[in-house]
Amino acid sequence: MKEKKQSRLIVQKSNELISAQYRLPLVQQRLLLLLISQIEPKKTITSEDWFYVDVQLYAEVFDLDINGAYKAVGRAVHDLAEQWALIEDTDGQRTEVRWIGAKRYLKRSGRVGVKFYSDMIPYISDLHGRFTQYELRHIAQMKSNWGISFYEMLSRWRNKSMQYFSLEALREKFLLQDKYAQWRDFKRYVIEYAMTDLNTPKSEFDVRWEPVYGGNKVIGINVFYTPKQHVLEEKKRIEEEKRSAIKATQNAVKKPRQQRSESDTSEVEHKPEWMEYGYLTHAEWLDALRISKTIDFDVTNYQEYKMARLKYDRTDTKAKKGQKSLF
DNA sequence: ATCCGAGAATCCAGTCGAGC
DNA sequence: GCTCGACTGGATTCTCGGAT
Repeated sequence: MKEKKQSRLIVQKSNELISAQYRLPLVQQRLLLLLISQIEPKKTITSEDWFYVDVQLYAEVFDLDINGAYKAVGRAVHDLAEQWALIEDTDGQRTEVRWIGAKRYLKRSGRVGVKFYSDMIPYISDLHGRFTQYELRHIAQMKSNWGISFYEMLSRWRNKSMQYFSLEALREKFLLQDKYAQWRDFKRYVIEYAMTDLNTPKSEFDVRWEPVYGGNKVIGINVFYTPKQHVLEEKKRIEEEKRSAIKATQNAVKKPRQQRSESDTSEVEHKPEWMEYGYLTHAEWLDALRISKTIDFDVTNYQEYKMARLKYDRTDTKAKKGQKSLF
């Protein structure tokens, strides 16, 4: 029951927000993600909408003592109101944005509520295109905010198996310009904690890392990651379920209209998801799923698929041309 | 509200390797 | 061999989350 409840909690953030610079203590980070997971992915929210989290749910998701959770959440929601993120838009414009605009602590019902700050809303709701999503349970066992942030950065590029992070960029991202001046401390308190978190059993990836030297100085790290076996198996199962659902729907569509009873409204209620996204044929939808493994785009957005298709064709042609000279 | 303990942060001395 | 900068091990102090 507990597991089932947690498995439905999906966090969606725009890629600009994933790359944003901020430093949130663990409790605030957890609470914020739990609040974001309450937003329905395709729904547009406003700065007037309240979002609530039960302290009990917080304790369950992160496997904490309920009594400690009341105090921690109460304090976290208070402190969260003072926190901000430095977000760089696609045009290079950097803006400091507060996370929340208003907060409530409903003592009797054991809930906290927030209104997200209006400038933050475009980065967490009604996301079409450049966004990253993941299940909250994958970060539930993590004990450091660095682990969660690294996990988000790796999740952004799930189709890759290695990412390079320069130390300078990491210091900037985590607002650590004046902290952990020595590589040893940075490694001990940021990187090693993060990597330990990323390798927790519930996490999505198996991760290892290596320092990258510029002369005798460490200038960055390479992080190698692969999905855990149980994640691959689950993904396969979900895809099979989706395929059989699409097949069932197609059979229903083929069924002659006159043969159906008046009460049979399945065509209206169970229109294939790819039709809802604007795809003209099922083949196009399958093609979108295929190329989304190579190019990062939102498969639920037909216009993005068309752009990605063009990009894919170009890179494919380049790769074929370049093959001889490369090898 | 207070206390306790774990984790975070800082510092110092020693080691290592590159350059001269 | 000397110097310098970067890194490491470990001790100590500080901070904060969680328990009572």
